[in-house]
This record gives sequence, C-alpha cells and structure tokens, in this order.
Amino acid sequence: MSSYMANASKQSPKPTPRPTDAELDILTVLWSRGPVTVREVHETIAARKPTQYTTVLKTLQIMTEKGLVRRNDEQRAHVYESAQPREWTQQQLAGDLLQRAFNGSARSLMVGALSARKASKKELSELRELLDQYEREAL
Amino acid sequence: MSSYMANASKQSPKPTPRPTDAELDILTVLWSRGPVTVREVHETIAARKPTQYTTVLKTLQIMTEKGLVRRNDEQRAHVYESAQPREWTQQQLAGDLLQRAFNGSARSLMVGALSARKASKKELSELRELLDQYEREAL
DNA sequence: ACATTACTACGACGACTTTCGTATGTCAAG
DNA sequence: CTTGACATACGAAAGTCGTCGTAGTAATGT
Repeated sequence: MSSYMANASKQSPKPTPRPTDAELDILTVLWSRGPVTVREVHETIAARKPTQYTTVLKTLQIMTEKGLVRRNDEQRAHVYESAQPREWTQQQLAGDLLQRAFNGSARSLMVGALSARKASKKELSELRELLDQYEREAL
Repeated sequence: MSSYMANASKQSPKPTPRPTDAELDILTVLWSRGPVTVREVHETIAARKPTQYTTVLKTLQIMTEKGLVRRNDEQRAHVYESAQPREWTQQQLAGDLLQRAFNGSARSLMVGALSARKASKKELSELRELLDQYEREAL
C-alpha cells in the first residue's frame, strides 16, 4: 500500500450538485435510454415539451462541467450518459427533501407522498413488502 | 346571491409556487412558531446560519407577493404567518418530487428516503402503522 | 466542387434567487 | 425637539437557470 489515491477525489472533491428541473428531465432520458447522443435526448424531450435542440445541447454541456454526466467525444456526435445511477440520484433528492422539508421524518414524507397521489391497493402492499424487506436486512 | 366573489381568486388564480430553499427555511420557522415578527424569524434563522436582518425581511416581502405568507401590518412590527399549513406544502413538495424524479412511484421514493437515512426499527413500525391506517380509510 | 445538412461551441438575454446596504419613517426617552 | 433604537421599503449586485440565436466546422449528397 503506497500513497496512491485510488479514490477519485483530488483537492476539492466537490460533491455532485442537486440537479435542476431541466437537468432532471435530461437525466431521466439518460437513465432510461443509456448512453445517447444529444439528438436522441432532444427528440425525447421535445416530444413532451417544445424545446430547441441547442437548449438541450447547452444544458448537457453545463451538466458535464458540473459532473452530472459524462461525455464521450470519440464520435462526431458526442455520446452522453449519466455520471450517477438513477438510484443514487434519487437517494440524494429524497434525502435532501427529507431533510429540508420534513425535518428528517420518513413518516411525514410518506404521508405527503401518499396524499399527493392516492395510492392504489397494489401500491400499498408493495410498500408493505418493502418494509418487510428492510426489517429483515437491518439487523 | 349576487355576483360577489367570496372566493379569493380573481382573474388568474395562479397557484402558490414551489418555495425556494431560503423560503422553505423561513416557512419552517413560521410553521413551528406560528405568527411571528421578522425579528423572531431572523433570530431563529441567524442562530444556524449567519444572516442579515434585512435579508429575512426582504425574503418575507417577496413571499408575501407570491402568496406564500400572509402579513398583518396592524402593528408597527408586521406579523407574518404561512399562508398554507405545513402539511399542505409538504404534500406539494412530495408530490412534485414524486412526479419529477420517481416517475410517480411511491415505492421508489420510499426506497430513496430509507436508504438516505437508515431508518430505525421504531420508524419502520411507524411506517407500517401508517400503511394500515391508509388501507382502512381508502375503501 | 459546392450546397445542404448535422454537430458543437458559445455569447447573451430575461427571469429568478439570495444577499445586503441605504434611505426613510415611527416612536419613546431625555 | 432631538436623538437613538427599531421598523419597513427598496435598489442593486452577483449568481443561477432556462432559453435561444449565431458562428463555425465536419460530413454528406448531387
């Protein structure tokens, strides 16, 4: 064991910032589509909300600077992919909101979520299953 | 019944916007303290994060314009209170995040929240109780 | 070869956020 | 009345966000 830093952090390991609304829209595409070109991202985004190609491009460039996405520029049309898996980002966002608006109470967050969109019977049992699983793991 | 509008909405009933980070900090104080003066809000806020009095004041003024808070200016020191109860705003925020980042899946949101802060045994049973309650009500 | 199409880079604008300083008003001592 | 403590109003700086137009460059078709 020498003094190598296998760790990716050097100098200021500035944590990945919370994605903005527009950025989250793009990440959603990247997560479901995998590595894609700007064009593909744009097509998907523009299908739901009229948006210029360059708007998506610019946002992706900024996201690259922020470290939210990785870019492969070997091809002429650069290929982007999310720097973090969906679950990781979701955890950040949930944790952040939990902290900021719910004073850390998972129960309150659940109340908020459930009352926001009436949960189906199926969804409720799904949640119950999730709790079972957690209780088993967390010994 | 004449053409009166007892309703508070006139012309564009523009919905209350999502509070920003700084605004949420202030709302948190208002919720736990009830109607208070700027001074009281400031003292609470400044205890955790150095902030000028006028910063809090200005933010509260903006929040008044947005309809996030109500102001009573009968006294020289105006008294502010949240325009919406804590639960209502929490529901908005949870629903918003659920929609934007979790594709509407309450289960995913729960996974995110639970993995963000390891839930205690007590918290888990609290959640289970909540589900019971929901299942009983939602017939 | 040249026109057309497909990309990236980037500057810039308007709206919004957060922050603070300064101007100004009110009121109670002294 | 004047001063000092305490309020509100407000302009403005500095940063971020979302958006787009334009410029330039590489590939493709005719």
